[in-house]
Amino acid sequence: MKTAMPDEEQIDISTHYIRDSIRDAIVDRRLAPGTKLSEADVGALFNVSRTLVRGALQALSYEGLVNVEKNRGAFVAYPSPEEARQIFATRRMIEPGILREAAKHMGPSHFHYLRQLLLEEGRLMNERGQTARRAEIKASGDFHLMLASMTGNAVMQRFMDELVARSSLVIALYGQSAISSCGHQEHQDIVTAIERGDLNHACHLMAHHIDHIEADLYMRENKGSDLREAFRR
Amino acid sequence: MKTAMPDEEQIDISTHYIRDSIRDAIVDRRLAPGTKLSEADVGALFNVSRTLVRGALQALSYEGLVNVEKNRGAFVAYPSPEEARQIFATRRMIEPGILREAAKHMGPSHFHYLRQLLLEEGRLMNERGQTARRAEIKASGDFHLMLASMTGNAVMQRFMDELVARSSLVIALYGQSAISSCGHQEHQDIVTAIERGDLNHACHLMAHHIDHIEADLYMRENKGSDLREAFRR
DNA sequence: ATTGGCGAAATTGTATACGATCACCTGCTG
DNA sequence: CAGCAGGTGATCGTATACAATTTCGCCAAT
Repeated sequence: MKTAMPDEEQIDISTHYIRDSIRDAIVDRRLAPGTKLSEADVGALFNVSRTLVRGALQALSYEGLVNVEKNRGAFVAYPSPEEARQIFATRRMIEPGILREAAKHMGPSHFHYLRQLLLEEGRLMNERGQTARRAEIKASGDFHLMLASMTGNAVMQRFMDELVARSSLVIALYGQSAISSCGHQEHQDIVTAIERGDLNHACHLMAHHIDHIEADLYMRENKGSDLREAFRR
Repeated sequence: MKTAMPDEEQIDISTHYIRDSIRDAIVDRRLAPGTKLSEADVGALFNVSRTLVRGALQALSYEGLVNVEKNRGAFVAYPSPEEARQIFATRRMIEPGILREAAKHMGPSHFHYLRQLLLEEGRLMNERGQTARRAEIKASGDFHLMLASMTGNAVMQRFMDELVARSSLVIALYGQSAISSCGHQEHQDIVTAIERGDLNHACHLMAHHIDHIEADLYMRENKGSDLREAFRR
């Protein structure tokens, strides 16, 4: 008779699992931008061959979270200021559209859920410690992802997943940590505006909200270090 | 002495080359939706090992042009009507934003280039033959891609690349070929509106243009056939 | 005639092997 | 002592080998 329940922790070790683990580590800032992700090292960490690791790293490179340089290896992405600007510019271009589309599908239960999310976000904001700080940043991104998911559009949701993840990298690099959480009130205002049915105002608030996130970054150039970066391509 | 110029056609056979070749074949409709892409077959075609083919197929699956099913293989994507709707809904959400952003960066030379593109498009429209038809469809997509590129935003451009490629798949599946080219005049109107500086009107036209493309599709359900599809997941 | 089961063949999943390229260190030379 | 040549080790790129899974054909049973 086969045991349906494995006796030991039998995680589905696969390309997907490795990819998700590394992605989580990156957006949680446990892996700093620029960190080298050696295929052998990662493989040893997960007890798999380089084959699977390569698959995971290639996937992450599609998402823009990892750069693979030919014959040199994979590194946690180190977005340039220009790249960062493009990421936020893209968000400004699409998030108003998301907001309008999401509003079409929102009922009372959705508003309740959003309020719940904001409550949690506020709670984290008032806590101390790095763990709380990480959780708060994640919650802040989750607000935008939640709106995207409410469009019921999987294609768009994947775009937003990527944008939010990369934004988190940018904030990790250029964020002035103290100020980064000032967006909480803006999230609430946006929800209120949607609830009132004033979509134009909501879009306006959203655009400014993204502006504020970007404005709170200090985009210094490549911290002078990576000489190779400067002359790449 | 080493010959800098290889005597025979020495193409850079690599994952990228294979990926691009297959993508071209898909968007050019030389590969029908649902076609199985066996790793061994593709490898034999390009004279490379399955390793590289797998990389290419994984990349294409990330772009949504190929579905890889575990232990079964990779297939040219066969977008469901629902998926098709999401793709066009996404385009409606972002293309107005692209248009506004592109307009900020456009000078006389850009308008000249766009007009050139439209001229070519019109020329193809009046030709006969499947080759011309393919070229026309490609040119029609290029118009949207050109606008995206004029934003100077590589992140957004990649999103549009994906959306246009997937749209081409959808049109291949559900398009009523005779009518598909009616969008040409609309492209011209959009350019004219931008040139006049009437962005609101241009956005309006763009939204309706995408509506028209979608309306010209006949989205029948999975052509009744693929039982497996119905219960996948 | 249709269904179910078994085994062979084909196909994918993963690991390993080997060649190619790059980074680094050493030692020579000016 | 600086700078460059060449070797050496580490890391990546690709092919191949083997394991796991699915598919398909065949035949018996209902």
